[in-house]
Amino acid sequence: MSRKRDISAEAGARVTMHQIAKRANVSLGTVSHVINETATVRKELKQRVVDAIEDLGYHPNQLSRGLRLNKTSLIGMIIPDITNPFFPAVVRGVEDIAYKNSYRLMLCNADNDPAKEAAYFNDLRSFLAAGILIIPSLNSTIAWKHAMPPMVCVDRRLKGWKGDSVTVANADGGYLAGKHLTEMGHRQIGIISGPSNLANAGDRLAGFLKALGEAGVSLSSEYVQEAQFDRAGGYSSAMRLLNLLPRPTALFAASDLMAIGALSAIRASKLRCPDEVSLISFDALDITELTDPAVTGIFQPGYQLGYTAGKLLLDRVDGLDLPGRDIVLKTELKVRDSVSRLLVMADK
Amino acid sequence: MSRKRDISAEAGARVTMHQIAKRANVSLGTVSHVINETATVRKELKQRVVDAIEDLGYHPNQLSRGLRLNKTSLIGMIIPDITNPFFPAVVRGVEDIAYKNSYRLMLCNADNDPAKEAAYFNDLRSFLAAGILIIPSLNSTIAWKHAMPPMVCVDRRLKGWKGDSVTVANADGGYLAGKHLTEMGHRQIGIISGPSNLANAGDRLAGFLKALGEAGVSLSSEYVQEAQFDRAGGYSSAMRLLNLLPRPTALFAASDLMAIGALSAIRASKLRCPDEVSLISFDALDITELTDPAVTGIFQPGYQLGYTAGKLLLDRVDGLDLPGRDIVLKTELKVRDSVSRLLVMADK
DNA sequence: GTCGCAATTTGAAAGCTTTCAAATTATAAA
DNA sequence: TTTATAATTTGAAAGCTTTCAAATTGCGAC
Repeated sequence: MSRKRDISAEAGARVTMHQIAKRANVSLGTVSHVINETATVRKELKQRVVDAIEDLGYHPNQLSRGLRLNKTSLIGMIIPDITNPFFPAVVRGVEDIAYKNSYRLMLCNADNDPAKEAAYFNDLRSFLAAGILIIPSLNSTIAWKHAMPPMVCVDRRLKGWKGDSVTVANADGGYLAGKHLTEMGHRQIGIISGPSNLANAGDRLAGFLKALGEAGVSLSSEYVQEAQFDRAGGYSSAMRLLNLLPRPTALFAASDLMAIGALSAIRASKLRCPDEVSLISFDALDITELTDPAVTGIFQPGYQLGYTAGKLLLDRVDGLDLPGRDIVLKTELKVRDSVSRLLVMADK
Repeated sequence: MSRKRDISAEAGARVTMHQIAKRANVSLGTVSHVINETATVRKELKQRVVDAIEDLGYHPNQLSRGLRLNKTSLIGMIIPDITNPFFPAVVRGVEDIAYKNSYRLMLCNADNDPAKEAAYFNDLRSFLAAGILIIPSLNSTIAWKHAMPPMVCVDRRLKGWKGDSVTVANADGGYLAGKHLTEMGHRQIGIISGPSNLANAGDRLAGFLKALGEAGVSLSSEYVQEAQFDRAGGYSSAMRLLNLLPRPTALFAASDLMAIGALSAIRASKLRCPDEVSLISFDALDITELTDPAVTGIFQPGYQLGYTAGKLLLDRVDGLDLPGRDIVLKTELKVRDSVSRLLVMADK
């Protein structure tokens, strides 16, 4: 006896539990128990309920549910800008782990604007998000409050943040980059660093300088340019560096977007990369594999970052009560074509 | 008399309208009227309410609100994969227009899986999303139902879709690409087309072929390879095409990702682009500007696409009742470096 | 000072779930 | 057949808002 979809499924308003209860001839409570498996219900009744749900095409109203439970199955994610090619992979990682656990993602593009970020943060709380994942914007003003859903910092740590965070081994990565450059014989090096008020920018720089130090290379301050993590920042900083005397034989860009800008600057200066100027970068996204030349850089596991952060967050959502955990993911040197070996002169 | 934030703002549970009402010594209704401006309330009372809200740090519970109003300020957006570099710009466009109008974005990554897509679709309805924006997945099974929040199709039209949609002039774009190639003297051309069950892939191909036809060029079927819109698809198709005799002097890839794959294939075949094989693509994302060589292609306005779709959707959310609108955004040829001019032989 | 009308203000109901104490039914023992 | 106990089932309350009819207040006119 094939059961065909009931007409009422097509009709106007949404189906509610009441209708299920009536059709299955049971009480509201029973329907709820069947749906949530919060009590054993007699096989026969259960079947009636299941059938009714199927027939009427019932989907629970998540708002009522959230209202009653005082939280939803929404995970909020605040990021600076989805248009930055590093972030989609992170988002994807979050989305995957969230979906697997029946959580849904509310994506918030803070646009590097602290006000917008704060607005989103409040919205997320207004929607009773189960948890929040945040890649803090540049001058984030989000402050830790007591009454808050669980939150995990991703990629960058919020100022004074005591909770969970997942970041990337920025200092190690910077070190790897510095080491590679010095091992390839470079001594005159220009650095395009990220905004100094961003922890990861500072870490990358520190690691890089440490490697230089170990190789006995020291840099005067004009060889370190600070800029935004974007293409324009990379371009203008590279321009300044390339005009210095002596001209650096290699550039370190603290992000791929910057490296791309730097590459344009090198071209615009009629220099060849890597023959005349080498370039090493941070991120090692797919896009820098396609440039001319492919840019050697430090790989950051974006997807992993998101996935791991999602896991930590879900732990908290499930009630885990532990001191804050900091997970630091390893970075890795990806040698491509933008760093040339420098012949060591018999100088000094 | 500076008013300092009340301690209770920090305390445990969320602040509710009741507390505001009590503190301002007015009724619930009045608070609501102040917040929503649904009635004029005496200046003094209003001030008391505003102060209470400020003092207690009240933010309306969006769930109760949505429950009562039978819809939320959530816009759902279903996309195949945020990791596809064409989509972030679209999402960003949507996000911008949504935010401006106080709507928030729920991002759903269908992963090109019709089942996941359908699940998300239902979730969105369960959350009483005000509207849905969908870039349909490959074999989408979403069917038009009567009782549904407003929905707008983006980039691709859903099978049998009668509502609003915003797409790109795919056929025109294909035509532009074909015309450019023939004008540059190419006659022996290989095509890497998208999945034939996707309307935009079909349109691009048709437009392209039309241009060839006008130039008196005809292609035997093995010169048209169908593949997924991704890198791997581009690579393998290009490989097959490059092994054909006579070898095509130019390739048309129906997406940038494919073009990147094709570029790898050209390199792997020890051929030079554009000297031996020209390449033209569809999308003209930033990334294909950085490849070696920069890929000439047809530009699609991704951000515009999202922004426009968002606008159409909000019209509907606001109750606009009109037959479905199809907005088609113009495409544009971006000449870069991957197409060479072929000297016309005095053949035939 | 009183009346009538307009302008405010109020409080209860509704929206859809989940939960919990209470009520009902089934089962086993006597 | 009773009775006691365990297993199900029930219905009302609560969660927080908006809305609407009803109640109250304010004000000008008489």
